[in-house]
Amino acid sequence: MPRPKVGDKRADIPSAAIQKIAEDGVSASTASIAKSAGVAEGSLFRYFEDKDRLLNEVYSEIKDEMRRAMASGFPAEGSLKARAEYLWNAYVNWGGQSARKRQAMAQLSVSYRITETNRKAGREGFAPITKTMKELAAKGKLSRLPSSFAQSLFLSIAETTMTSIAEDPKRAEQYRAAGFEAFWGAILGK
Amino acid sequence: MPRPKVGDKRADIPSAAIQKIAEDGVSASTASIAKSAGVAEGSLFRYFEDKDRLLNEVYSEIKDEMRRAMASGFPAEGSLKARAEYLWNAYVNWGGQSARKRQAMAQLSVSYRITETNRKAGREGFAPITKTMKELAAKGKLSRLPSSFAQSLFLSIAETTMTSIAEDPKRAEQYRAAGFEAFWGAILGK
Amino acid sequence: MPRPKVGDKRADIPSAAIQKIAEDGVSASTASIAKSAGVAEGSLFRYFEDKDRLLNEVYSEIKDEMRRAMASGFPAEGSLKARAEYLWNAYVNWGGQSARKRQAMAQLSVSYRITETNRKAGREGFAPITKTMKELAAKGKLSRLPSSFAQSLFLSIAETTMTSIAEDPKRAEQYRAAGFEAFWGAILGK
Amino acid sequence: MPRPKVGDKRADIPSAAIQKIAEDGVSASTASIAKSAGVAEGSLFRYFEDKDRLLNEVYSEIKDEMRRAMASGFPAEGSLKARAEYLWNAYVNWGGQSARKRQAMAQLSVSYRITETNRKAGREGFAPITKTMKELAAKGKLSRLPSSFAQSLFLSIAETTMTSIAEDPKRAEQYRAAGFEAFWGAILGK
DNA sequence: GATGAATGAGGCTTCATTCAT
DNA sequence: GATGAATGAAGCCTCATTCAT
Repeated sequence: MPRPKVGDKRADIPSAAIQKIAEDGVSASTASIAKSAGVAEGSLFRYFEDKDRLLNEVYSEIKDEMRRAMASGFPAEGSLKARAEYLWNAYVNWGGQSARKRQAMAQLSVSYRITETNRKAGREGFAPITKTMKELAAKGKLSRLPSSFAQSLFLSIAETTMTSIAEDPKRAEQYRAAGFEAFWGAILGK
Repeated sequence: MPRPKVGDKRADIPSAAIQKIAEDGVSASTASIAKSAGVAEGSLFRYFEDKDRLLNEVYSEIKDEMRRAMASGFPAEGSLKARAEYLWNAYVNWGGQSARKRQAMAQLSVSYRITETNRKAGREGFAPITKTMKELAAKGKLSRLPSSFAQSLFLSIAETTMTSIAEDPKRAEQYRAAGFEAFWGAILGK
Repeated sequence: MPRPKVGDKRADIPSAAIQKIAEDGVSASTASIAKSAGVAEGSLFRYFEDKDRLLNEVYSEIKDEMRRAMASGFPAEGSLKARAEYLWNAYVNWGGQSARKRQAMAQLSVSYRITETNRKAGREGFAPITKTMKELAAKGKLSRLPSSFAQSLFLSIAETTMTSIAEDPKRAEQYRAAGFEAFWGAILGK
Repeated sequence: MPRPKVGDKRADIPSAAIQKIAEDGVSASTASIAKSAGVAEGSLFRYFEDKDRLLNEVYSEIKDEMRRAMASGFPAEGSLKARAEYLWNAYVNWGGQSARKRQAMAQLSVSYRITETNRKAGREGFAPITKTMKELAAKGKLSRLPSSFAQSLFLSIAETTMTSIAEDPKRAEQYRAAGFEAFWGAILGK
C-alpha cells in the first residue's frame, strides 16, 4: 500500500490555491489555501516565500499549461487557417476542461500582485503561436497595427467563447466553432 | 456666489472610490476612500451601509454612465451599421476619457462582492442597444446562438481596443476604427 | 465626576510599554502592551505606526526625562565639583525612583531596533551636561582622549551604582556617595 | 590527513550562535544558527534540549573563556597593582580580540532567558580574581561596601573601555591604559 | 449630521520544536 | 546519529465598522 509520497505536499498547494482563488478571488486567505491543500498554515511558507510568490507562481504555472496545451500536436506545417484553428481549439478545449483554472486566471490577471515581469513572460507565447499570429495579423485588415493586437483579440474572443460555454455547456461545440469564425472574421473578414 | 452644496459629501465618495479601486483594487480600504473623498472615515458609513453597498453602487453608477454615453445622440433611425458604429464609437470614446473608471470596472467586474442582481442589471443595456445587437446577431453568422454572445463580443473586443489605446494613445483613432472593423467582421464577416 | 479624558489612551501606551519591556524585554508582545495599557490591540497601531516606532519613542522619551531630571535646578554657576555632583545625584536619584524605566532602558539600549539616529540623539545631552563633562575631562588624566569617554564613564559608573542600589536599597545613600567618589577618582584621582 | 572529527558538529553550534546573536540579538532563530553552523535545523536539538539551553550554555562558555583569559599567566605573587593591572589587561585584550563574543554577551546579559543560577555562576570568578578584587576593595575608599561593587566597577569600566576601543581601534593602547587608571582612581583615588 | 477614536476579528508570517525517514 | 519537512501557536499589523461627542 503506497504511503503518501514525501514532497507531494508542495505540489498540492498550487492546486488548492487555484481552487480557492477561483472561489474567493486573490483575497482567499493563505489559511484557507493551506487547509484546502491539507497542510499546516506554516507549511505553505516553507514552499512559497510569501503570498505574492504563491500567486505569481500559480499565474505562470497556468500560463505554462495553456501554452503546453496549444503546443502539443501543433501542425507546424499546416496551412495558416489550419494552424490558427488548431490553436483555437486547443485553447478553448483546455479552458473547457479547466474551469477552475480559468476562473482563477480571471482573478489573477487583474490583480496588482502579479508582477509586470511575470505578466510579460505570460504574454510571450512560445514561438509557433507568435509566428502564426504574426502571419495572421500581417494578412488581415489589422496589418498596420502591432501583431499583439491580433493576439489580444484571439485571447479575448476565446475568453468570451469559454465563458459562454461554461454557462451553457451543451452548446460547447457550437460556441467553439462560432467563436473561431468570429475570430477569423475579426482578423480577415471583409 | 455658489457655496458648497449640502450633500456634496456623499457625491464625492463614489469618485474617490473609483480612484482608489483603480489604484489598489477592491481591497482599497474604506479609510483611504473616505480620506480621498475628504470625508471622515465614519461618514462613509452614513451614506453606504457597508463596503459592499458602496462597491455595488459604484459598479452600477459606472454601468449607467456607460449606457448614457452610448444612448446620447444615438441615431435610432440610422442603418444597422450606422447604429452599431455609433455605439462602438460612443463606448470606446467614453473609455478613452474615463481611464480610471475602466480600471475600476476591471476590478469590480471580477469581484465576488458585486451581486448577481447588480451584474444582471449591468448587462441589460437600454433598449436601443439591445435591439441593435439583436438585429446584428440575427443577420450574422452567429444567428443560431443567443444574441448575448454578440453583445459579449462587442464588449470584449471593445475592451481589447481600449486597452491598446491606453497603451499607445497616439494611435487611438487607428485602433478605434480597426476595432470596429474587427467587431463587424466577427459578427458578419464571411 | 470626571470621565476618562479623550486622547488619554495614547498616553497610557508608553507607560505600559515600559512596564512590559522591563518585565519581558523588547520582545514583549504588542498585545501584552496594549492589554496592560487598557486599549485594544489595534488601537496601539493608531498611535504608533509599528512596534519599532513605539520602541524608539519610548527610548527617546526616557532619555528626555533623564535629561530633564539632570537639567532641573542645575547650578550653572557652581564649582566644577558642585556641578558634577549635582548631575550625579540628579541622575542616580532619578534612577532610584524609576526602576522600571531603567530596566526598560537596559533592554532598549542593546536592541537593534533602536535606530542609530535616535541613539545619537539620546547621547547628545543638553548643553550644561556636555559642558561640565568637557571641563572635567579636560582637567583630568583622560584629557588626551575624547570627552565622550568621560561621559561614558559617568553613565556606566552611575549605572553600576544604580544597580547596586536596586539590589540593596537600604544602602542607597552610601552607594550614591561612594559612586560619585568612584567617578571623581576615575576622572581626576591620582 | 585529518578528517573532520566526529562530534565536531556540536562544537560548531555555539560559535555559530555567538555570531548570530551578535548580529541579530537573542532572537536570532535556531534555524539561522543551525545553518550558520552547517548542521541541519533538527540537529541543533539533538545537542541542546531547547533554545534556552543553548543560550545559557553559550553564556557560560563565554564567561569561562573570559576567566581563562584572565587566569592564564596570572602573577599570583605580584603586587596588588601588578595583579589588578594584569587582570585588566588580560580582560581588555581578550575583549579586543573577541568583538563578536562581547557583542553576543551584551545581548545575553540582559536577556531574561539566562537563568539566575547561570548568572550567579558567571559572576563568581575564579578564586585569584575574587581575592584580588577583595583586597582592592578593602584598601580603597569603597571598603565599607560589598566587594562585589568594586568588581562591578571593574567590569563596567572595562566594558566602557572596550566599547571605545571598538569604535576607535587605533587608540586601543591609550584607552586601555587610561581605562586602567580610571579604574584604579575609582577604587583608590583620593 | 459629522467626526474620528476605538475596536477586535482576521490576515500574513515566523519560528521553536518534533519525528518519520 | 542526522536530517529537514511539517507543524501550529503566537506575533505583528490592517481594516470594516461602531458610537460617544
